[in-house]
Amino acid sequence: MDLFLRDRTVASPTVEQRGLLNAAVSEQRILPARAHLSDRGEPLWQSTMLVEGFMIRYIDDLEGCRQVVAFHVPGDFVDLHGYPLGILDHSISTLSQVLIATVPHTSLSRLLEADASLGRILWGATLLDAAMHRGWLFRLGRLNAEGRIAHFLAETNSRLQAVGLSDGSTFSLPITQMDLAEITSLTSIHVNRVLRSLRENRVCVFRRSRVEILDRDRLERIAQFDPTYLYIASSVGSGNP
Amino acid sequence: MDLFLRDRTVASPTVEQRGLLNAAVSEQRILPARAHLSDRGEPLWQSTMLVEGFMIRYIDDLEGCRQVVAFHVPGDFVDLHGYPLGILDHSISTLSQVLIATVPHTSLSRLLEADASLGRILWGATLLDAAMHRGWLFRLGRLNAEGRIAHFLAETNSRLQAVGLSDGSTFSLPITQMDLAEITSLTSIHVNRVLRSLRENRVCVFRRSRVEILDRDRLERIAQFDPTYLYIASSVGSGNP
DNA sequence: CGACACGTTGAGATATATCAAACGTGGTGG
DNA sequence: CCACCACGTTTGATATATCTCAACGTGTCG
Repeated sequence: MDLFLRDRTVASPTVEQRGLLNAAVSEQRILPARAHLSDRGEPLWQSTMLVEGFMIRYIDDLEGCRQVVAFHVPGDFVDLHGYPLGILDHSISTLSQVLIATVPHTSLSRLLEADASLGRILWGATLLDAAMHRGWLFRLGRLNAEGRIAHFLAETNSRLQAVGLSDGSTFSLPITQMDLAEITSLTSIHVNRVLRSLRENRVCVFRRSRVEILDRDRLERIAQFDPTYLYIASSVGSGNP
Repeated sequence: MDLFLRDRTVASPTVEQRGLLNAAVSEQRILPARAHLSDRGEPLWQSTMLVEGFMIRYIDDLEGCRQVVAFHVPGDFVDLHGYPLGILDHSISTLSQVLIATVPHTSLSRLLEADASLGRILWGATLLDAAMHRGWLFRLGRLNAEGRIAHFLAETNSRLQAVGLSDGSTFSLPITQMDLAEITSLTSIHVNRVLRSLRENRVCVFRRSRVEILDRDRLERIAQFDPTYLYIASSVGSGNP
C-alpha cells in the first residue's frame, strides 16, 4: 500500500494506517495480461489493490465493443467502490501482467470500525476516481481525436509521475493502439494516424510500449489538460497550473 | 431530505438519520434559473441538497463550451463530494429555478462523529454519482446522436420515477435543446433533428419542457439503456432488466 | 407590439469510420 | 536456425455522421 494515495491532496493514510491496510491483505497474486478480474453485475466480496501493472474498467455495448471508463496504474484501489456498492456496473480486466493484493470486505469493515478516520481516506480515494471520470467526460465530449489521445497521455504521465513511474516525460505503457482506441472512443486506425501526427510534429512518441513526451507543454495544450481533477499535491513540471 | 437516496439499493438513511440530516441544514433558499452556484477551483465550506428543480455540473473548454458532467434532480446531494475533496474540479449551475438546502461541512463532520453508519450512507451516495459518470462515459463513447439523446431521456425518466416525479412515461424537463446539446456533446442543431426523428418515429416527444415517452421499450433499446448503473431498487417498468 | 430567446430547416464542409490490404515483428516449433 | 504464424501496425480509398454557417419561424414576455 506504499503507493496508495501517494502525493494527493486528499487525506492520505498515515504510516500506521498503511500498516493496517497491508495487514488486511488476504493474498497477493500475479495475473497474466488480458485476464478477466470481475464481470459487470456480479456481487463482490473483496477489493483489489493494483501493485504492479495496468488494468482497465469497461462497459460493453450490444455489439461487444468496449468503452473503457477507467485506466488503473500501480497504487490504485481498483474496485474499492465495490465495497459500499456490493455489485459493480462494469467489468474489470488486466492489460499487462499485474501483481494485485486482495482485501476482503469483511477485513475492511473491521478496519473501519477500529479506525474511523480511515473511512474518510477510503471515501476520498473513491472520489478521486469519480473526478477522473469527469476528466474523461470532458475528454470525450469536448476534444477531437488528437486532443483525446494527448489528454490521455498527459493524464497518464501525471499519474505515473505521482507514483514515481514516470520522470515527467518518459514512461512504460504496455498497451496496444486498440486499447487506446477503446479508451478514447476512436478506431484503432484513426489512433494510428493521430499517433503518427504527434510523432511527426515532435510532440510525443508512443512505440513499443513506451511513451516519450518530447514537448510536454505542447502536449498538454493540445489536450487542454488541466490537472486540477487529479488532485495531485505537487504539480511540478505540469503545463497548465 | 425525504427524497435523498430514495428507492436505491445502496444503504439509505433511517427515519432518524433523515431527521439528523434535516437538522444539519443551515438554510433553505430559492435560486433563479441559469444561476451560478459555485466555480471550479474554489474551496467549498458547505454542500447543497437539491429539493426542487434541476441543476448541472460542468467543465468549460478553452472556447468556453461546456461539457455537462452531471445532471441533478430533486433528492440529489449535488456537491457532497466537495466535503472530502475540499475543492471542486468543475462548476455548478441551476437550469430551472431551484429550491436548495445548504448543509455546512462542520455540521456534517459533527454528524459523522456522532453516527458512524451515516458515513457509509454518504459515501454510497457519492458512489452513485460516480456510477452515473460511467453511464455517461458509455453514452458519449459508444452511442450515436440518437442513442445519446435516448439514453439521457431514459436515464432521466428512471431517476425521476425513483423520486416520484415521473409516472414512467411523462415528466417535466425544463431545459433547452442547447442544454441537451451540452449534455450529449452534440450541436443544438443536430439535437433538434434527432428530436424530430424520435417524435416522427413515435418513440418520444420532447416539447415545451415536457417529455412524453410513447414507446419506452424502443427508447431504451435505441439507448442500449441498462439501468444497472443507477442502482435503483425497483426497476419496475424498465425495459432491459 | 416589438424584441429576444429558442426552435426549425437547408446546403455544404469535415472529421472520423469503414473496408481492404500489405507490412513488420516477436515468438514458436520443426 | 530458419520458417512460419499470429498479432499488431501502417497505409490508401471511400463512405457517412455530425458540424458549420446562414436564414427563417415561433412563442413569450415586457
